[in-house]
Amino acid sequence: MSGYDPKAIELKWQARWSAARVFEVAEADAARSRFYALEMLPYPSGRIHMGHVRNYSIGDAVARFRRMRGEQVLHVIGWDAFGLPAENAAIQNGVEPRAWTLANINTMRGQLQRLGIGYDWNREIATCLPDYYRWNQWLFLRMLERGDAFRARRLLNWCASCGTVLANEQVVAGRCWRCDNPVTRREFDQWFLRITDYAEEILDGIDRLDRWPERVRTMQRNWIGRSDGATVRFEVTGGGGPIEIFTTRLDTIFGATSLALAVEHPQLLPLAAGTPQEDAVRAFVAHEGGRSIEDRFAEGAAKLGVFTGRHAVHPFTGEPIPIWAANFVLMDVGTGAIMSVPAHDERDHAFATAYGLAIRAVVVPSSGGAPPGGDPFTEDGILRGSGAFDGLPSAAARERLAAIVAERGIGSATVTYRIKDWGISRQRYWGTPIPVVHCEGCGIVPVPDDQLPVLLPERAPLTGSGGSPLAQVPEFVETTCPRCGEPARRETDTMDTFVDSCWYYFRYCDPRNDRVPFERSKVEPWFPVDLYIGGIEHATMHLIYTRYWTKVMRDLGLVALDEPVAALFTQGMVIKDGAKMSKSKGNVVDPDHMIDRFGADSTRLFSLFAAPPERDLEWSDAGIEGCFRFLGRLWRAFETARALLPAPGAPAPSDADRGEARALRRKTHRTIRRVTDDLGPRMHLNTPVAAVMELLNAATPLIRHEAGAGEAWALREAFETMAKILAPFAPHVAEELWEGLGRDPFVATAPWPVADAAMLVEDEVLLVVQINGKVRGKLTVPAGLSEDAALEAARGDRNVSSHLDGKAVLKTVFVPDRLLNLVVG
RNA sequence: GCCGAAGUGGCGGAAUUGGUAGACGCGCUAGAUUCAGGAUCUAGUGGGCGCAAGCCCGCGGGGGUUCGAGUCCCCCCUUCGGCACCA
Repeated sequence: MSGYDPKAIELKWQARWSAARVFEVAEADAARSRFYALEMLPYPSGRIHMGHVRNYSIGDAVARFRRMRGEQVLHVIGWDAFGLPAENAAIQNGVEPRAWTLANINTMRGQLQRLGIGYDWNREIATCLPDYYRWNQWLFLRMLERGDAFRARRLLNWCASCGTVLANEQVVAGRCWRCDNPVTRREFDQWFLRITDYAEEILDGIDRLDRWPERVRTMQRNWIGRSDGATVRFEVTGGGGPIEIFTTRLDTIFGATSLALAVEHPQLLPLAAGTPQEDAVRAFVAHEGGRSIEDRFAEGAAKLGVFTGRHAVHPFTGEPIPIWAANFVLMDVGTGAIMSVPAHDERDHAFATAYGLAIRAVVVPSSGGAPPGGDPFTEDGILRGSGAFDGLPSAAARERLAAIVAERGIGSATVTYRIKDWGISRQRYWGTPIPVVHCEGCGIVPVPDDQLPVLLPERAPLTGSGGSPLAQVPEFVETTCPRCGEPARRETDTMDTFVDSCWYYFRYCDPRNDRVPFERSKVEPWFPVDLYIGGIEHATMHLIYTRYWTKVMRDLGLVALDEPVAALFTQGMVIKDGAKMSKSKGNVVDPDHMIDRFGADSTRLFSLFAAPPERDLEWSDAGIEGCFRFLGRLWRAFETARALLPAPGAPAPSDADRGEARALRRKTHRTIRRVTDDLGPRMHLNTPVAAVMELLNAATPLIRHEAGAGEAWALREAFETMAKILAPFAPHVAEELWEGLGRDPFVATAPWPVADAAMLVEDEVLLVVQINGKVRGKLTVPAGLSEDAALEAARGDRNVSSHLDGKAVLKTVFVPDRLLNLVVG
């Protein structure tokens, strides 16, 4: 060993780990405790960024720790390799998506290997390979058989810029999640997955995900958006009804003075037909329907409407009430139609005021106060003006009314969800072909299993517009019907890439299976995932889809588990100068540059040390230098100490238990305990790094020529401990130290150190003396001192006694070996 | 509006159960070494007062519980995030 040269040692140990297959797992070992450490698989965009470094450093630290604790650890990486950027690259640079993607994977794999992340590379997968996506197709066909997958014409989100439809999850504030362009609504024939069938189970399951962040659980609850209410059907005078509305305030139904339908409501135009209002309604629909979602539903957007020329019959009063079309009624909420109760809803109130509709108050505050004039009263209260229901509190009235409505056969108590069925059709090339055939005679025919995979053609014309590129590839489109043998057309849409990531980590357990997606027996030893690490941005999309997918696979008999992930960890972002790193802001730090300058160990160490892993991390060049300096300090200290150290495994000399040697040994064992706790469920990865620094600081003064045999022994123990507890964080330096200590490779598989209980017991402790809760003295006393003796020692302290002078001690609080508080009058 | 997370030195952040607030690192100051720069080593570093011993103030603000509160309870403020014309 000479000066600390990260480049040399990192390459050396990476090669040795690989040759010795340190991170490979052949089969799950039933005799051992197992740990599945999983990081969200990356999209192969080109190069890894600091967010990846942080993600994988966290995962590798935990995986390496678990491995050293004797557990069998599954730690794998793969590539979320389908997606739009590959097509954009093709359009812009003329590179084939496949070639572009595979080249990126090669680059990024090399970068991960340079970082020394301990993956089992034999299990690596890429979702764009037929080996993988054929099982997307196979699973889709099983879902089709069960009715989980279905085709329907629905109003969907359309991104003109990406030239494709988007799932609701992919629309953020009315804009495309990827390109930020305004999204519009259009009707399409699409493939859907019936996630709403599982909405209740997905929602209930959140309660049991007690090792998931509260933040994510809340986001998922909000996303699913359960709403308890009732549907009621209103008859229409002169026919054309009934119109079904949804409300959560059935108690206010006597205050309903009109109905309002969404612009897209299928009954709207038929109702208006033939009335004097028909033209006005048509114009309104045309105008509102053409506006973008962002525009139409912006905060403070005007509530516009038009009378349809028709009336509904109020089911309780029998009075006719006008039916309107209104732009603030959303087609995909409830039934797309509401009863308008201006006295008890702010939106209805604004609408009624604008158009001169009747306002009838039917709920008064239960406090007995007068109903407030002017503003609508939107809280629960006591019914009045509601016939037989007067005097009932709102909650009771809702129950009663729901029962009566059900009895009369005009409605029922109903639960609706904000979450919608997952539209998975994409008009893109670079994705999994949906394995069905459209036949003139037979309709939609699934591709038989033995004809899978439906291969993506080598190339397709990519222009970025004009619908599905696959439709332009005759040799793909033209086929024969698997059922009748007549000429037929293949489905030309591909699957949303979120399908790919729903089950990839099941495939890691059985990555080369060519018979089924995975063997149940290979998956079950590893599931549920012990720790899943990734960004918060996947809280609603990926993490809801994969929970859903798991439940479907369970119901298909593929697995026997309800939830795939036991513990979720959401890491913070890596930011620079207060903003997320991005090319446009020019604040990107390239991991490769950091590895060149400081080495992989310093880069990893800093990404763990600089902030708790769940919080945002502000990148700091000075900070990573500090980590590099620490490793240099450790290196030099060890080089100096080496000559002093006893042989590996030498028995402790008697004076290893005295004086400074004993103090260092105590520090060593306290450090072991602390780091072991932190790396466990606490997931504190920044404090163990600090603990190793402290241990080095404590050991350094003992490194001197006149060190005695006991001190030298304690030094060996300290350095062996540092090598081991640093192994999850800075694995290359740790191996080099371990080798320098004369130990057999590898520290990566060496047993994790165990704190010696005897070494954790202090014989001298610092006793804090307080007077009236304020610290007035700190005494070093023998451990286990009695209260009386502590009191006596405290009185002997000059400062303490000066504060006690002439005052009576009213009360004494004594915490053995810690604190003595004297309350004086 | 509803829901959630978080507020600690100049900075990133420590503080297992209520018991020494500020570990560790960065930065800064002084010194050593060096031709110089850099690197390294040593010491110091929350604010105020004091020659010193020491005292006072300090974890977003205000109350409370307690011998004792960063930690528990109540109210408020700020920041960030999710949902939101959701019927």
